[in-house]
Amino acid sequence: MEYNEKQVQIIETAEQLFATNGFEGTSVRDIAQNAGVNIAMISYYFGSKEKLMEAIFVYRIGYTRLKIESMLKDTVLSPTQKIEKIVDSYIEKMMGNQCFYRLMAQEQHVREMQNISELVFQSKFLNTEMVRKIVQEGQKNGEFKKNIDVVMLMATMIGTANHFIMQQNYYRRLNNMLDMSEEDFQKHVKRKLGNHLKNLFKATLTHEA
Amino acid sequence: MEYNEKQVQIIETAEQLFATNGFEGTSVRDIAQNAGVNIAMISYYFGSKEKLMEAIFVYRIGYTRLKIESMLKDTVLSPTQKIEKIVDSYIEKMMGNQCFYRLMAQEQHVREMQNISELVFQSKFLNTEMVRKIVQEGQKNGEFKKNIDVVMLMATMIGTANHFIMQQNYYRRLNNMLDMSEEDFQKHVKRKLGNHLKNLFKATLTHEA
Amino acid sequence: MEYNEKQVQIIETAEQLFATNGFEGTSVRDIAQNAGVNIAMISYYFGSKEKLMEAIFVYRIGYTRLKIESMLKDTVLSPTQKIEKIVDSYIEKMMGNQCFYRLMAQEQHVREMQNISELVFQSKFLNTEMVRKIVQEGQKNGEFKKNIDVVMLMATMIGTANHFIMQQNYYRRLNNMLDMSEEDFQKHVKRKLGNHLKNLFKATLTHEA
Amino acid sequence: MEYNEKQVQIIETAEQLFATNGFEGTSVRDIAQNAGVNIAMISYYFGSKEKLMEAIFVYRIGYTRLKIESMLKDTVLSPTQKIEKIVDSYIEKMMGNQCFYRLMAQEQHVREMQNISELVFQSKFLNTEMVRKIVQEGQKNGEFKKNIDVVMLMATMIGTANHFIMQQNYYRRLNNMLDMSEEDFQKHVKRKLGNHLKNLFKATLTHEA
DNA sequence: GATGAATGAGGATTCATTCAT
DNA sequence: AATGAATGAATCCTCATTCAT
Repeated sequence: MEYNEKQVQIIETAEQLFATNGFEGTSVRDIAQNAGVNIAMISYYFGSKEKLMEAIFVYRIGYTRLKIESMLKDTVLSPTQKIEKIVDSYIEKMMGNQCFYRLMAQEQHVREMQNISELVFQSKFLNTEMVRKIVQEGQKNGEFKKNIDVVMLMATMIGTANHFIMQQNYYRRLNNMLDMSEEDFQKHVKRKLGNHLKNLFKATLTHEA
Repeated sequence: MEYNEKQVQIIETAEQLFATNGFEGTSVRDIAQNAGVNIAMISYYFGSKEKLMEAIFVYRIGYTRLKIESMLKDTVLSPTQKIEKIVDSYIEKMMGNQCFYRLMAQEQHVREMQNISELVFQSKFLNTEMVRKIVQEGQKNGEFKKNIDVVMLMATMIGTANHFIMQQNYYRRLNNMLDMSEEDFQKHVKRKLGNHLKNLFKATLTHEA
Repeated sequence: MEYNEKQVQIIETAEQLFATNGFEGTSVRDIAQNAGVNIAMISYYFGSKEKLMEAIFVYRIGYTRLKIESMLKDTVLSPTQKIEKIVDSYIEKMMGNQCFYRLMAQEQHVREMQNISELVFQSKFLNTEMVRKIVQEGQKNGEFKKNIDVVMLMATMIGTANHFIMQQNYYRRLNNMLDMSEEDFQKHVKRKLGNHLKNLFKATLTHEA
Repeated sequence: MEYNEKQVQIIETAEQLFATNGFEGTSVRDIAQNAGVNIAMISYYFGSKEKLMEAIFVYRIGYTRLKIESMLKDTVLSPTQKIEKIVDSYIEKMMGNQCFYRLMAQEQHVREMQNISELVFQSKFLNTEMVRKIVQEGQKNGEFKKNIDVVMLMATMIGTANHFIMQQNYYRRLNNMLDMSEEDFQKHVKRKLGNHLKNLFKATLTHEA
């Protein structure tokens, strides 16, 4: 679970290439070359290409949970504010790890990697439960309406954000933003996505259908 | 654009295998074997594995547009009803072509296939414009509020639905539905997804934030 | 069980190389190169290096049994003559297939290949039983003494012959035959081995210990 | 020629693995792991995998000669008894070093190792000469007949014993001894082999053909 | 004296494609 | 029109060995 400098180098290179070209579309040669290491080193450090994939997930999922959890304890925020924070947090995390989220979206490998599959399931489950508590809190104090399907809500947050990221090039082209700097575009997307999801959630959480 | 029986057989087999194992994770041998045709026939009919992928997209995208367009002309429906119909229509189509939608979600190949890329872009653009018109119609007659971001709305519909489909196994497990028959589960998903998206859209389209 | 020209070419090349350098000591590259075929053709025809090894055994063992069996039916020969014929026959066969017999002597692979293991076992069993019948015949008519251990007798015939073949270079050197032509040496060995085994068997079969 | 504790450990582990899986079928990793030493230690101590193989031969052949030689000087024994002692001695030695004898049977390596080749040649030569002297002694005192081919006699002893050892599993199966304990089976083999060879030799040494 | 890290070379196999038929 | 035979290129991985420490 602790990786040395070279291992991290390999992991991050692989993450990017897997995200771009797919797992099978990326050869260990590519990874080694891009990471500036010997080909044999990948097997040496990770055992196999598959194990390397697993290592990416361990590396990325390992330390993400705590951040959100700490927020729940912050009693100063209202449920609505908490939801907004979660949205921002998710978008922030996803934008900062686009490659990894692209990887997660290639669900075939998650499905095939038993170890990872469980890790992801647990992670999803915990996140959902966390949001469920916030929603219940909001329902108690009257901020939120009854009959809220948390699982679907999560699917909307994650699905919308993922989909948007996946088709960002389409979006750039559609809005004549092809020449915008990557940095500016990222900011734009964060604001756009954030506002949309917050509005969406506020509307659906507070208003009776 | 017109494929003979064997070509269709190959296309549909490839679609399923590509969806399940990825493009590079599927060999032409696999496809040939599953389709019950000679290996050389794939190159013979489609030129190459890549061209076969393109053929899948041509085959699937080709005749989907008309259906939705015909709906817009139906003036009996209110904007809200039209939106609901679009949601149902999208879900129905996606559920009936899960393999293909899984393929679309592996955006790397769409990105790499110039021909397809354009096809998909056009398709998305037209769909978005269609929804935009409905929204404007609803804004005119007061059913919908102002300040509606149609692009984000589309991202939410497509993203939520896709994401839900992608993680249906996770959903089954989470809700103790692992033993439910595929048919029942599909019905359940359609209703669940449909209701969620309709409520979501209604809330966000009609209520001021 | 029927191999085409190229397959036979590969099989015989592999047989020789395996015999000379061992199974693991021989690369498919070597085989392909020596057989004058493409490297991929070996996997293409035989599936794998291991399967090729099996093919060698199937190829060689397949049609050897009949020859000896036909001899048993020949009632003109006395048991002693039959034994002598078997000795000659074995030596002849072994000398003509030294590579294969060298392969058989590398018992690790026979042990590891289930299919072959059984084939070899059956072959050995049948040969032993055949000799057993001849011995019993000889015991009945008084030519041979009682208390003959056929299994050990077989071990002596096979073991002596094999061992002699294996160390033929040692023998050449010991007897100043390094310059003798291969052909002459083969003849010499056949006579030498034949006489030795026949004398050995005659002595042990006819004289009480 | 003198090996420290760790070297002996490596040698004996390698001997066993080489015997079981062949030289090329055994990796230095396997040896290091089984011997419980660092991988680099093998190159460090022996220079290379090949040199390690040589070391095994040096280690085993080095101190075997003396034992038999001392026997020749014992004038109390008759030639027949001496031959019998040699048979027992050989079987005993071989049974106690089955791995090594298996190695010797893989003659390709002996052939390839110049140093070892010579060592083995000398060893064989000396043993043969020793037996020749005993035979001559027996011929002088009338115990043995004339016209005895000592080289072939040696081939029979070594070949029969080796072959029997090599196919002990076949023998176990043939005689329903698959469940017999290793210890019991070893005893059985020693007696069986010993009696057979002694009878064989007695018959062939004493009776005119 | 001993070893963990690292690597170039080579291992077997699979791949998509071609071509003669 | 359709295909069995064949192949060059590329796949992942393991190998024995080296070297700095």
